[in-house]
Amino acid sequence: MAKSKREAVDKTTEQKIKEAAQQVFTQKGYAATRTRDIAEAAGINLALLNYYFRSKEKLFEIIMMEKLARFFGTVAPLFDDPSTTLDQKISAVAEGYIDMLLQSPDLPLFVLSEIRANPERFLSKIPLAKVLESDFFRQLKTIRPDLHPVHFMMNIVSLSVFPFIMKPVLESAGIVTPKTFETIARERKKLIPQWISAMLKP
Amino acid sequence: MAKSKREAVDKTTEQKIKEAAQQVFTQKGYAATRTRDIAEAAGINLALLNYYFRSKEKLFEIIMMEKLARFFGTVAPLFDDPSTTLDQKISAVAEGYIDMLLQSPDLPLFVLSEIRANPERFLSKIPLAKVLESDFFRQLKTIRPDLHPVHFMMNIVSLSVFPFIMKPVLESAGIVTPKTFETIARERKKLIPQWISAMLKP
DNA sequence: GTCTATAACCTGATAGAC
DNA sequence: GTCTATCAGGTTATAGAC
Repeated sequence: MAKSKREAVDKTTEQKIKEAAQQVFTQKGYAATRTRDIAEAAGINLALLNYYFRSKEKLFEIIMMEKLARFFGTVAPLFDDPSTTLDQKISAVAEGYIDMLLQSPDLPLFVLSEIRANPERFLSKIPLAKVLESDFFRQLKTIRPDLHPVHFMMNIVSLSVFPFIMKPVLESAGIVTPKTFETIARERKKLIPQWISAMLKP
Repeated sequence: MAKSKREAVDKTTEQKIKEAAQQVFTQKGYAATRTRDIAEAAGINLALLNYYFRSKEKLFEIIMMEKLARFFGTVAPLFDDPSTTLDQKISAVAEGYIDMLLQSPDLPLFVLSEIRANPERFLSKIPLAKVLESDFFRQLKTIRPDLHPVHFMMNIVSLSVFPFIMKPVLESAGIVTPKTFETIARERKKLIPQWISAMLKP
């Protein structure tokens, strides 16, 4: 009883470590992260990290799986929803990505970098090839049979995600402030569907 | 004489190290790279690396500066060319990026990751804020005064560059083969200007 | 469960022979 | 210029006290 009360208010140590690990891993990447940094960020001792998660590697595996699920899993189902029109899918994907990335701006650079460092290891977990037979591809082929559907999938994801990859550059260079970046990102939720729609007209 | 003859045929040791360093750094990033890996890839000894370039840090600095120049320097001047129309600028940027990235597909992920790890250090070298007063922005403001010009700059760069960032994912997942990726990338040199043109119509 | 102290290992860099 | 051998420092992981 006393214990469950504590858990409801404070975070468990395991939870504190996981949250610190997320933060440090996504910001610096696996190789540049030291377990000491995570321990310090979690406000605990280094030994405790190995007590809960046997190794840096194991801890990373857990974080990475969650991040992969978040990055791919949030929008992947939208592509294969048979109850939506093409326009609805496009809006749903753009909004889904932008809303998510406004909360986790450095998710894409982290996930894509770590995949690149170890493609076979992580991609085997996620059945991405499904998009080839998705409702989305089927709809694209009927409306624009002259172009490979991958073009438009790339376009939607590019326009939604890449601004967040450029964010550190744009802000450090003084081209946008964090405030205007956020405004622009929000505007794009409505703009991207309009733009894609214009692209789809032959 | 004998020496200059050798240099014309074989590569100098310094050159071999630099090429190996480029390859390993861009593939694994600074933190995950071991100087031993570079030495091995160059076919030389670890001590020799420190003989030519005092440290891993110094060697990385050299490589990074070249990559920054390549990634930003190739297209940045095109944005501020007063002799070209807006449509010409768009075509030049898309073609410039895609042609470059077909040769160096992992340049973007490398450059953007390392900038993120150390924004102030690298961005201070490159005067990106110039784009705010560029001919490109000026032209955009006259044609679409209702939208921030950064939207369209993001769009052109996103559509050109992001496919190369997704390349490892798309290929490992079996969505495209390396061959079809290249075909698609080439097609985009003509498609992107058409798409941007369609976007710009109010 | 949590800590301090330390072991075991790895990596960048140098010394010194050739 | 190039190598082998080694040092110095830092990092992960564990042993053992509390």
